[in-house]
Amino acid sequence: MPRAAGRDTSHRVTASPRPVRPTRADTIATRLADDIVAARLLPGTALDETALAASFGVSRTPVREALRNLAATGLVAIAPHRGAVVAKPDPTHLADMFLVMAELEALAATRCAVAMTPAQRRGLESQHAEMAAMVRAGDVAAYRAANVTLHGLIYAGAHNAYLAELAATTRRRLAPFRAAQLEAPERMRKSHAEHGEIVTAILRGDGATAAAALRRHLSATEQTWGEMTRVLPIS
Amino acid sequence: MPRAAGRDTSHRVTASPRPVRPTRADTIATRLADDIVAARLLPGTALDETALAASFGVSRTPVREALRNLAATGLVAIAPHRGAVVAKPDPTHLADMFLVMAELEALAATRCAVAMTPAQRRGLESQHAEMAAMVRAGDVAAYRAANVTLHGLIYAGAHNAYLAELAATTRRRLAPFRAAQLEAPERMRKSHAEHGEIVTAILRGDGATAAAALRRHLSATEQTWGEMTRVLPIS
DNA sequence: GATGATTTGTACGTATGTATA
DNA sequence: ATATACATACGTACAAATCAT
Repeated sequence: MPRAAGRDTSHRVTASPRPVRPTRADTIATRLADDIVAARLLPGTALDETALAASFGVSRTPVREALRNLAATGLVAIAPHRGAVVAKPDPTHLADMFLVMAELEALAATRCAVAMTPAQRRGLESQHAEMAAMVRAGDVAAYRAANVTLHGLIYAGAHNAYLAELAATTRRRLAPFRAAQLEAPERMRKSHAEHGEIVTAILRGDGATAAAALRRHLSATEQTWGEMTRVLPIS
Repeated sequence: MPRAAGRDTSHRVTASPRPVRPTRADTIATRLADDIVAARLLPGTALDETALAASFGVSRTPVREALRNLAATGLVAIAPHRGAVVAKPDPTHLADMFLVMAELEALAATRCAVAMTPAQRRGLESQHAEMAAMVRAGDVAAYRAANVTLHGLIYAGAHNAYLAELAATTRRRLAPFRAAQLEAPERMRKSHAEHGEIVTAILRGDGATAAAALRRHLSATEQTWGEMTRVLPIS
């Protein structure tokens, strides 16, 4: 039989075609990243190679590779011969990142207004609708997870893989510093209302309004975060 | 003599205070990155760890770390157990990156219009003026180098380190695919004229016009690149 | 489809540089 | 300031997966 037909993968676009079992370094990088993003590992914490290797039950080699990967994504900082620490950007750099993230998401919203498929529009609308129930129930944890999904739908709707990558990376790097922001009184309800403006504008095809609403949304998020008593010792 | 005065570095802001001798992995990463950006290593080229280690006269360990670093910056692509290759984004992804870069630079120009210091404004103006001579002389190599500097001044003038980082990284990733673009007839002269619009608008404090001019500038760059007979086998 | 050659992934030991006493 | 302790950078050896035959 013509064996070319059965295993042809030339139509694929990504670099990792079939489901390869992840390498140890990848597994460790993922776990460390999760801990950092969820603020279980606080900014400034030293990441000792030997200790991590012991705790993961592997040698130092994959731990080192994981740390290098995380350093390149900005979640950890490495100084030669001096080891790695969880990244701890100063307030100025955090503000810079916030501004850029707002602009990236505003751009994504602009593109969504003209580029989203009908199915994607329906998905965005229903995701927003589902979040209303979480607001009524006061379920902050569920809302936070749904919020990531919602913004992810906006990235996807822009149909620009690079933009989606940058926006998601930036959002991840900021996550440790926003972990508690939704706990603020009334913030969740206001967040949902702001989402409503954004979603409505996108579905209407009004990119400029969507972008403006998104900038306001992130500006409000940043302000809330700045006004709150810091749960995390970031300075 | 009071040696405290000579070696004080407490005013520094970055994470690598004193000039540490770079690690082998860093040296190798820099050299490979230069080769990729300058299109001496073409997209798709396999990067064999053992061969690279031999050619650099080191073991595989620092080579591996260098490759992981480059993978995180997007210059190379690594698949588990299958090695590294020089990144070769498909045309769609290239277009995505071009769009995002245009928006990042447009944002930078907008910020420049309001945030640049007087010294930075003078620097931008003089850099642009110097490039006029290169156009007259037809010195493409000098113009290309000066062009990177000019755009770098715009990044710096925005006073947003994260924006500067993203824009510079994106520009680097696109560099291999734009290497020959300035060779196109009249492209250099037109490029300089477009720069004039951008610089004038920034110095005038007109961010919106500067951003629009920058989008047009990069759009023209992309079009020229797309119309040219490919010097690089990118597809 | 099975087997062997080749390349990557991981473990571990040594050297070098940093930090502390 | 010198020396000692310690963590990281690098080299080497082995294990595991991929691909070529």
